[in-house]
Formats: sequence, C-alpha cells, structure tokens
Amino acid sequence: MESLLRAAESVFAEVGYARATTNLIASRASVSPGSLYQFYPNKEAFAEALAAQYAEELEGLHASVFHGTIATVPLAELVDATVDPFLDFHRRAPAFEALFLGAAASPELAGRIQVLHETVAARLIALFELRRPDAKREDLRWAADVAVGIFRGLLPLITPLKGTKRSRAIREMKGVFLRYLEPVFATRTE
Amino acid sequence: MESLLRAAESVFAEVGYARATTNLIASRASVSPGSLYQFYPNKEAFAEALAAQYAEELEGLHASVFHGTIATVPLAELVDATVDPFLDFHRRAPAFEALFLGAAASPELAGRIQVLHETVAARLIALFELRRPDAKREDLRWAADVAVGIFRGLLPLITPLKGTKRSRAIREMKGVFLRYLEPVFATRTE
DNA sequence: GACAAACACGAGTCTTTGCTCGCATATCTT
DNA sequence: AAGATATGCGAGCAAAGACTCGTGTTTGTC
Repeated sequence: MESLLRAAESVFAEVGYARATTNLIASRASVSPGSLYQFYPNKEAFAEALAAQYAEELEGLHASVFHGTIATVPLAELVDATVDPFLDFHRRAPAFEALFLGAAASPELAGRIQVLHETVAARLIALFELRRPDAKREDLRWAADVAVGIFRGLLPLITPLKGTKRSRAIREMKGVFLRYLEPVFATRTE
Repeated sequence: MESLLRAAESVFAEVGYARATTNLIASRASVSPGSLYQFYPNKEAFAEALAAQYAEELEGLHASVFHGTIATVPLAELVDATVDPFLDFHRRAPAFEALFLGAAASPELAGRIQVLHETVAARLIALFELRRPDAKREDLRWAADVAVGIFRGLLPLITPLKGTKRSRAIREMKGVFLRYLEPVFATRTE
C-alpha cells in the first residue's frame, strides 16, 4: 500500500534505516504490524520499494534534462539545468539521503546503492560526451564520479537550510561545479 | 586496553557502528565479552574513545599545518600541505569514515560528530583568515564548510583505491580545491 | 438476516545482541 | 605453602525489535 511506503519514507528520513522500526512505520501509517506484513514481507522490502521508485524518478529526471540543446548551451546554464532538478528531487525524496547516501545499512542494500550510483554516473558521462565527443572516456568517467562526489558532499549543507541561506549554499555548490568543469568544457560554445 | 580499541576500530571500519557487535570486537581482540566490559562500560564507549583519540590526532595535525609561512605560499602548496595530511590521517584511522562521516548511528554520537566537524571548520577558517584578513568572516565560513563537504564527498572515491588510480583521484580532489579556492585567494602571493 | 471470505488486528514468539555474574585461574603477600 | 586479592572467563540473562498467528471485524452474496 502506498501510504505505508510514504510512512516508511518519512521514518527513514527522520531516523535512518537502522533505527527505524517496523512498528513505528506501521503506527505512522495508522496500521497494525500484522497488516504491514501483508504488503511488505520485511523491513528491507521498504527500502527496495523506495529504491525502485527513486530509480524510476531519476530516470524521468534525466530524460527531461538530456536533450540536444544541452550540448551547446553555456556551462552555467548546463549546471543550472542539472543541479536544480537534482536538488528538487532530493526535496521530494527526503529518505534518499538517509537511505542511500549514508553508510550502507545492509550488504544487500549496498548493492542497490552501487547500481543507483552507477546509473547516475553513466548518465552524466553521456551528457558530458555530448559536449566533448573528442575527450577520453576515462577522463569523463572521472569528471562524472567527482561531480557525483561533490554533490553528495555538499548536499547535507543544503538540505537543512531554507530561504536565503539555502540559496547561498546552492550558489556555492554551483560555483564548485562551474569552476571544476570549466577547464573541461571551456571551449564549447563558440 | 589499547588492543580492544584497535579491535573495535577494525570492526567499525569493516561493518560500521550499527552492525558491529561487542562479541565480535571481543573475539577480535582475543578476549572474552566479560573482560571487554571491565574496560569499556558499553559499546558506545568505544566510539567515544575513538572520537577522543581522533580529535587529539586532528589537533596535532592542525598544529603541524598551521604555521605562519602558510599565509604567503602559493595556493597549490597550501592545498598540498593540508590535503595530504588529512588523507594520511584517514588512512591511519580507517574507522573514522565509517563512524563519523556516514549517517549518525545514535543521537549521542551525532553530537560528537557535530563537534568534530565544527572544530575542523573553525581551524580552516583560521587558516583562511591568515591569507585573507580582509575577507568577511561569513564568506570564509562558507568556504570552510564547502571545503569540508568536498573532502567528505570525494574521500570515498579515494579510500578504496591504491597506486596510480589513487594518485589520479587525489589529483582530481586537489584540482577541485584549487579551482574552487582560487578566486578567493588569487591575489595573495604578490 | 445468515453465511462466507477476506481483511485487519495486536498480543505474543523468536532471534539477536548488549551486557552480567558466579566460577576459575593467576598474582601477590606473608 | 596458604590464604587473600585481583583478573579473566563464557554461559546465560534481559531488552529490543522483526515477524506471526489465532481471533475479531468488516464486506460481499444470497
């Protein structure tokens, strides 16, 4: 049931996977533990379901960012066009950070995280390749991994903030991306 | 006992705080659970002890980096002189990443993490201020937080690697720092 | 209204794991 | 050597939490 998943999401977001209890999830959804287990066989199933849902959403997100014009647009616009949707995604998916960006709660989930990360990295490489078809694949792979790492590292700086502080933090993040990627994509628009 | 701490450290590094069991720590140290509890009152005490030890080491690390010449040296050297010791620290303290950079295992530990982070950030601000006494405090605070975030985000990219791959990853990290900090510290050496 | 099927319930079971306690062994004192 | 003290042991206790099951309640059909 959908409301169970939403309850699990909010609990995970608040206390993380390890400290989340199935009873709390059940009561948050105004449902008994017994009923909960009629829909999800175990606690991990919640994380799996969320991962699947998030993966799908990220897929859609990429599809909307990834169109031809991206190849020639100024770098600052490219950064805006990618960072903003990802930040928006993390606002809508508050459990993502707690579940998949922290340390892996279980070995099985670690695999899931790996897959999500690989997918995003592959998408980024494809994006980069549109701008620099001449670049070596390995260099682009590094740039993608570093970009993901920067995002992961700076996201916790942004998430808890609101208003002008948040804007400032986002500006800082974009600044990091801009200055890091500039040497790679400098001579593109002309 | 020291060997217990070392055992705890290696277990934490391998499976993280939540999945580490006191029995495993005891057996890793070739000691019975009973004996373990004669030295450390509970599981959290291990994390506390490690945090204290790491804090001390970070203190020393900072003292060795933080001397006057740092104010006038070229930016690339400044980055080298700070990044390398920190990476070295994380090699010697393998549990640090698992314990204090992942999601907080318990509310009490979260406080500890906060303190460690604040301390490092404060040190960085002091360092930055040596170079730019004219800059606004708040800007330096942002730069410090962002620098810490970048380090946290890129560290997992570096830790599992060895040899040339590791060197490449470190070069990437330093590149990010250089390009991010350059606008702030550009006009320093002349 | 009567029966049946499906669903929801929550007190209880079972496993895991942090932690203890009574006994055994070693070390020290005289 | 013999008692006294300290230290180490590991089987077992207790709490927490994932998960179940017998019972009650609702819903659908005649």
